[in-house]
Amino acid sequence: MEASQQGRALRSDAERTVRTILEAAERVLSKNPSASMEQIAEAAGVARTTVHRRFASRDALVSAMEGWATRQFAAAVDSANPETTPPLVALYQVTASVLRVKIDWGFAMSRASSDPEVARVHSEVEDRCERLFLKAQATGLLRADVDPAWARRVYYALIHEAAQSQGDDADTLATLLVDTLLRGVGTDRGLG
Amino acid sequence: MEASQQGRALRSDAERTVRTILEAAERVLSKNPSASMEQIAEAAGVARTTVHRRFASRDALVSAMEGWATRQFAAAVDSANPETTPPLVALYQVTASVLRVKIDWGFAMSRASSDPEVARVHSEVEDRCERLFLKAQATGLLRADVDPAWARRVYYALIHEAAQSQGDDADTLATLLVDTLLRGVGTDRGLG
DNA sequence: CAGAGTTGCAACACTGATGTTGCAAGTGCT
DNA sequence: AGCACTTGCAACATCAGTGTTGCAACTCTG
Repeated sequence: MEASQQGRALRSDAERTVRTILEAAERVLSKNPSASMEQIAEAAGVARTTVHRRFASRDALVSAMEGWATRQFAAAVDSANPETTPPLVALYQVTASVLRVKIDWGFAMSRASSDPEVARVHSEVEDRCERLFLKAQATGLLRADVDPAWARRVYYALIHEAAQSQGDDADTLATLLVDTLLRGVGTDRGLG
Repeated sequence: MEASQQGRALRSDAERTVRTILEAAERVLSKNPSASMEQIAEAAGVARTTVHRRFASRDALVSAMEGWATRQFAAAVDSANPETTPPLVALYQVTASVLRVKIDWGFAMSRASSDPEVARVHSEVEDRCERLFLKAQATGLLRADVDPAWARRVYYALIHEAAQSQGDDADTLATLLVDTLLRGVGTDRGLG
């Protein structure tokens, strides 16, 4: 084999390999959830055996992706301080933060994990989001005649859609998203 | 084997089997896109070999699902006459009609088919939808400052989300969906 | 009742993906 | 240079899913 492709040994290098594989796996699996380990390895620029050395099984790899993405996810929500700012501000901040993560880790984030810790974090975020929407309705940001559960589903759907965008930065998308969520895309003057 | 499980022969029966398999496949694959033929057969209440007799391969089965769903889809859009009614009416009618199909054929409908005929129908519907949104903007139903492409993406996302609902009928969902699309979920009075 | 048609079941071959191992070779640290 | 570590590669075993076939059994029609 050639020198340039050979191992550079030691821990920091191994960690870099792990990250490279995780990122490649996200890229490949988001396009094709049933892609093979071979395809993932190829995308990461390593041999398939290297992937298996780092992750005992396919499940272990996916679990690691979920774990990594979930930590980023939780950190993103935390950084937005949704409990201590006005609902509109919180909504915007959470949206922008989450989008930054979801754009890069869409596959890993939108999986019902079997890992209890990951599931716990997800349902925790779910709860915080629910509380945010209830508060938003109580303060009059959300219409009183709208089911907050539906509003939340719409919000998730918009996040998912916005995260598919290429080229726009998270802040631009968050602005557009929150505007669309709250005002819709129609005028107020009824029938066209 | 027992009598009650045995074949009842003849053509109308064979057709019923095909339909049963298609419906079971949709049910199973919408929950797990990589489910096996065995699982599909079990859900349909037939032996795996029977599925293989009716559909030469897994691809053939999925293609048949796409074909069936696409025909329903095209018929649904046609029945709504989106070109000959005011945009708001068209939007509502199309939404209700499409939801009726998408609730039952969500998996088969949201796949980029390799069958050129299916792909053609899909892009045709896409075009009609695009024209509808442009018209909606021209007539003032959509705000002038909203990118119609974004509005359409939001619309698709809402359709997808609404189609996941259980228990509500298509008309109720269409009303809710169009209302949310045009007005959003917020009040007009800004910060809460 | 006879024949056509369909099904379930068991058995088989084939394929692609998964996971493992041994070995040679390269890199960085000491 | 020697050591620790990691990688690529080739080879292998295993397994699950796919697709095929032969056969017996059943039902419906005529």
